Amino acid sequence: MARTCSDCGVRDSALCGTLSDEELVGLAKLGVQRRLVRGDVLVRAGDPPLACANVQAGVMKIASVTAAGDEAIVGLLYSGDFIGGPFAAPAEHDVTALTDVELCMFPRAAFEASLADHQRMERLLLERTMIELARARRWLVRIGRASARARVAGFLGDMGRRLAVVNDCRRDAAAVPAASFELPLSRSEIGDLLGLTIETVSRQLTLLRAAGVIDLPGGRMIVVRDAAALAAAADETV
Amino acid sequence: MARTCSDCGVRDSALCGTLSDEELVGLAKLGVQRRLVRGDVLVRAGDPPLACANVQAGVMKIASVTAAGDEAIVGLLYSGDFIGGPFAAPAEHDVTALTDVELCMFPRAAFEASLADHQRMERLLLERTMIELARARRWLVRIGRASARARVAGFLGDMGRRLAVVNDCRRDAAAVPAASFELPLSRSEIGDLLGLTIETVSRQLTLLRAAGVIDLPGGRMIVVRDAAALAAAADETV
DNA sequence: CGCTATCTTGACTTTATTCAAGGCTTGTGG
DNA sequence: CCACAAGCCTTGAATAAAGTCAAGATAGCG
Repeated sequence: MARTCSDCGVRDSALCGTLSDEELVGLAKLGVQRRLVRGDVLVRAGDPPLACANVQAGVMKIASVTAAGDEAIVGLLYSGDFIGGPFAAPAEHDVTALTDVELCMFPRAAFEASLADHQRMERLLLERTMIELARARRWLVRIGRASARARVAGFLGDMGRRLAVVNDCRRDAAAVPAASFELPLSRSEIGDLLGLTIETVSRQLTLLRAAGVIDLPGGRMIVVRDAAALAAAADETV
Repeated sequence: MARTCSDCGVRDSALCGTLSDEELVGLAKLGVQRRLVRGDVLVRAGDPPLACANVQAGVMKIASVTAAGDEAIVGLLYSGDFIGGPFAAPAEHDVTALTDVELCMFPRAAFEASLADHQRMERLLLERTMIELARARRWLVRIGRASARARVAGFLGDMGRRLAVVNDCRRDAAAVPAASFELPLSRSEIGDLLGLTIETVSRQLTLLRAAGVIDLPGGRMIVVRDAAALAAAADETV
């Protein structure tokens, strides 16, 4: 049922869903496999654009350094997500592995030729980009208006949902967040993502634990004890 | 030199740049002209997706209502920008006219057929979506990490740049912001856009005036007296 | 001319940051 | 195996920033 592209790991519902078998084979030939370990930088701001790459496993961060010298994370990439694209101008952000990552990289020339040949692939890329835009806008609302507690709670909810379906390409679709998971980010990185300091992140996690909403068994593990309360906390204004 | 699509107003460098004359004619036939006045709502969150529309003149806001009941503006649309697209799920945001607006609307069926026929049009839409994504991410950095003063200063700079080239489709390209312009947003809307209260926006504008950076001759007019200082203020952390 | 909207300003409160110290892990070398 | 160091995380107290509440000022508009 769910076909998987054996060479590049792209799953049926992600990229392959709207491509025929022969197109799949063509795409697979284009892809070059690559592995990263946590901390590896795939793209650095200002780099000439890489054509396109697909995250098959792991989590990456999209970040830039602000004028003040600290890092602002503007997005996360999970398995199935794309980096770059046909027209990307020189990169505006660093793209760095948060966990060990597996990638399928498409060289520019071959990728562009493939887009020209297979209109459905371009259509798919457009769809993905629009999804990414929608995510960025949802994030914007959270960052712009929510309290520290709501940001942290919302982040935990999102991460739980994403990690629960990390091997399922229909992302954003899981109804119930994973009961427990390990954060791929340090407190400092969570702060950079949420626009908060490391101390505030830590305090809010402690408060959520005190309220019985989550448990922090140690390390970067998160146990969601009360998903409804977590969701409610994410919607609070104050 | 710069061709303009007479029926829908789309300019050479915006949409028409990569389309042939015959494609242009086809696109023009698809478009239906429409006018809005300030406050008109084109799309309401939850609406079935409209196929696609192109803003020809004026400014619109993309906004949603938060759980707390106040409005969060996640983006602005200037002339040349697109609303909707081939796969848009039911709308997540309201799209409302901030000024009087002229639109070129493409009905779904015809628009999709046109995309299928003209691959370059789809390419262009992808490009636009990626630009929009980049804008959203830049915004994210500003909202997430910047002080109230930096947000307001950055907003004024952006708006000046956009309004300076409002009739030039190569947006984001102007080197020098307009020396003076009229804000298409109320203080309250600026607050919703920047994630600040109306009082804080007002205070920061007053402070920028006191510092000789801008002038506020009345109404919603903004005069930029010291563009360099404005840009510097936008980069401040504190 | 007065009404209503919007905008500005002031005093006070809440929130998150900053600065500072201490605790918990993890990994390394004795 | 233990001691120690380094990094990451937590907690507390003081500070700064933006929000809230409240009162006036200004500007449009009938």
